[in-house]
Amino acid sequence: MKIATWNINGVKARIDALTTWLKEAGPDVVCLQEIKSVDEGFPLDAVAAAGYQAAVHGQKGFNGVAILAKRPIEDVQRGLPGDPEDAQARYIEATLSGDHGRAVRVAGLYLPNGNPIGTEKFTYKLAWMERLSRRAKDLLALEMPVVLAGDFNVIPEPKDARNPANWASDALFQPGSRAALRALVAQGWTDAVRATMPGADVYTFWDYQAGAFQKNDGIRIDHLLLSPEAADRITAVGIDRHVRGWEKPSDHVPVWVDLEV
DNA sequence: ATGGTTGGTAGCCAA
Repeated sequence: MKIATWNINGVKARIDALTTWLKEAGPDVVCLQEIKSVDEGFPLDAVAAAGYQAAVHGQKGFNGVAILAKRPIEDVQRGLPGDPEDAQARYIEATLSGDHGRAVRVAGLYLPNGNPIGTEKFTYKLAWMERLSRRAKDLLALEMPVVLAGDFNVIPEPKDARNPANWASDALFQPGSRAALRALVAQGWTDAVRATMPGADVYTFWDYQAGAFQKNDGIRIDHLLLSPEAADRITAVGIDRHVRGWEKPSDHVPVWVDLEV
């Protein structure tokens, strides 16, 4: 089962790129972030024409997540538990079945950016990460293949940025953000990309500004965290970097893992 | 160099 995550930065602006990539890559499951659309505005017809069903958790103007899949999307949960006051659409969970009939629980998440630091936005980011850790612990206890897939908005280590010094005062690279991600991973999750691509210059995001992609001035912030039951079944991991060079690209590219399930 | 670019929306805000 090929499971991908992609922050598409607006589903309406990216519908051509999305359908082109779906046909090219043929993932079984896709977690989308920043759809920037209400549920009713999601292009279900275009996605269906490409062979995918969709479960959408949208919001007007900002945020918004969705799960696309070739097979039925079951037991959908919208929203991250732990704060009934939180109205931001950043989390969706569902169960998918693989070719061999094994169920995989997939969480698609869009972790808060948190900039600028020193404001309530950064406080919200850390609180959201605490809630994610609590949910992740419950998911591990299921002792089944689970994938946490999304834009985590955290640069784990200096080698995950071409120019780490440029991110020193950014919420994505704060010691508190990095420590919270380390604590989450230390519960027992496997960072699939880092585990299979241990070298430098492995990035998933390049800013639109200042020719960042041309200079390969990227960062690695889109992650796939696998439970032990999922990590044991990895057959391939990839980053579709070439998509960043397409016309009208998102600033993020698809990241995927293939599981034997 | 506090710039630069993009998307959603209709003012600027978020990234």
